[in-house]
Amino acid sequence: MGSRPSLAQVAALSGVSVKTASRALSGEGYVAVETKARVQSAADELGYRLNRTARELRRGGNTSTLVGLLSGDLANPFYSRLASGLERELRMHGLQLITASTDENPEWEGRLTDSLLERRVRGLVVASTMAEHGHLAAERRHGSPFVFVDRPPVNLTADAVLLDNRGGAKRAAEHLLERGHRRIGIVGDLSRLSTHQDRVEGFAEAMEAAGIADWREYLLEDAHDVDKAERAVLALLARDPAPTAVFTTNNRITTGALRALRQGGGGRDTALIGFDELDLGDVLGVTVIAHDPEEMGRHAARLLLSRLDGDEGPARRVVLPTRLVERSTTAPR
Amino acid sequence: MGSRPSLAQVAALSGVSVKTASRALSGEGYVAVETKARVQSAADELGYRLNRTARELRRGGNTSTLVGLLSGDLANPFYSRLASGLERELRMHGLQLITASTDENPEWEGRLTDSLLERRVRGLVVASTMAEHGHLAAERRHGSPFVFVDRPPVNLTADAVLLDNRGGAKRAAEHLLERGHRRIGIVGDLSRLSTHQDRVEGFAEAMEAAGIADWREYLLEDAHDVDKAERAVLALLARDPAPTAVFTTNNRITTGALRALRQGGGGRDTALIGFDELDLGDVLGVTVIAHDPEEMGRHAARLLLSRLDGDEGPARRVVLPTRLVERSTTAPR
DNA sequence: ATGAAAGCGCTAACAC
DNA sequence: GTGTTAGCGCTTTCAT
Repeated sequence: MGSRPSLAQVAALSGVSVKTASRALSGEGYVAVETKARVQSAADELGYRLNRTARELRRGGNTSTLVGLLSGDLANPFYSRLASGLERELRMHGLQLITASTDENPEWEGRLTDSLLERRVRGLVVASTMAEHGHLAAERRHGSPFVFVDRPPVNLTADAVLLDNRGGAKRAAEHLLERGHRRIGIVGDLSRLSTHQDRVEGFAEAMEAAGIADWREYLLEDAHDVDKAERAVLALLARDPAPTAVFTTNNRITTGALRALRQGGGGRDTALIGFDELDLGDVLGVTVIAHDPEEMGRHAARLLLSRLDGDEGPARRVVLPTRLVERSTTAPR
Repeated sequence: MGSRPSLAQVAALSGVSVKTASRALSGEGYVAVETKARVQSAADELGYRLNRTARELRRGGNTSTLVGLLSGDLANPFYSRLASGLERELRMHGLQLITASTDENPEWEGRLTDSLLERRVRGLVVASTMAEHGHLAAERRHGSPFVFVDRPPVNLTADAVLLDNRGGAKRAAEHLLERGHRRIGIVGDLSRLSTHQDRVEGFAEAMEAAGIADWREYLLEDAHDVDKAERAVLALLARDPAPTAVFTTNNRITTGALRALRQGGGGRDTALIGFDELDLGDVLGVTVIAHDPEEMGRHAARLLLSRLDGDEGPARRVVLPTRLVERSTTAPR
């Protein structure tokens, strides 16, 4: 329970000055071998451990080896895989990840952002749920790089790693249209999210190109969790006429849809395509628009690292591709 | 890109002393309303932000509001859900989570532990992959509480939150035995992990109670990833005589087994039960031994918080229950 | 090869 | 209500 020994105590015990102890332990050189050994054993005896925050305060004053990640919720595999890819890449460069979940609450995101900046994180990766990011412009001038992931910054110029949401959703709709479907339901997440809007747009583009003007009749939004999604899909199936196919715009909604469809009834024949790969998508035979969340994390890390390395070039925007993985839920019957 | 303004600069700009500026901004009171406003606007103008590490250095000297989590890999839903539950609970008490993945590499775990302790985390939650933890005894004396999750500490007395691995695995075996199975395959993770060993033991207990002495014939271990698990299950199915049922001892292995069984052949008739719930377990109809990783995270947080609160009582060990969720992969045929 | 003094950004303690 | 001084644990600078 006692407080930790400081360098001064190690120095006292080994009979040298604080600076010599510092030199000995940080391997800075210019210390006699014998002195170094004495300091080392004093440190071991006391259980000394460097105070990295004190070192950082003295050194740069202003930065640590911490990188912050703000995202919705780690329990969502999309975010946790993103975090995993990010962390792996950062670690290779001596940086450590500090995570904070916003639960898609803009107010919390603001507070958590402040808190991470106060901790002097070296940079920030954020899957933002805020409508607007102008307030961060001042921060950028003080040298904290931001990398936006999944959703682009608004009113702010910053690096971003995004998905080809529009193209992926368009491909999904086209795939269903090619299979002969005309009444296609679409169930989406929170309508305020840009990812949602882009996916709906891509879907709309394909539908309208196919001459289907009333696709909105089968659009249901704001299904943010699995239960809501399940209910939304059930509601869609209960329509008359019912859609013959459903496009779900993210992994949780697809999960809800699978639960709804499993309940049999007319549902069994309904075709399904989902945005995001699923853990057991292949076993279940779910057709999806797949992409790689880990890769998004790695890209974000690389952008951040290049900024930390002094890259002052214009903001970059990486758009990662999606691909159609055709499985049995859209097989011809 | 410039460095951040310090309190001294804010003080200078508003024409007060550093301490007054400190008081004004930290809301400590005893500041004239007018002064406070002047300081505040100077801070805004400069884009001032508190340096929390400096504050912490001055305050307690030795601790921050950070809690470290060491676990295998966030991409594994077990760990990410654990992290999610932990973070939520910590956040309610003003603490923030800093995560580090060990990839089940003991050496890295050691380095990452050091690194987190140097950062003066307030406490450490660890799903350890090390064989032994005696080296941490000295740390405990310096007041950094450790909470072990999923796997117990060895040669160290510390709080732990564990699963009823033995009971869950025994229940799994019993369930298969009740269904009339006698040749039951069991595929496990890294054999050095205590969770693995406990699960095998529970399984063995049920098998031997049923008079099946040669169950080891169908034991395959060290299937640490999905691919290895898939191959292990295929190998099991190719035996003559083949097992009529398989018990997979964690979520990744179950995933691999599902892939193997899907490939048809004799596999289609093989019964399956897995340890850990799966995201789409209900849709797939996989019988599992389920438990709640988020709950494990919350428990760990509560244990840690009570230690931070001054609880000096003996080490506690929480064992969370598992439950059998019966679905179609073990349905009678 | 070693040490003394100063200071990173902040706050506790004690003035005034 | 406000300022001064000292110091958290460490490293930089400059001596010796």
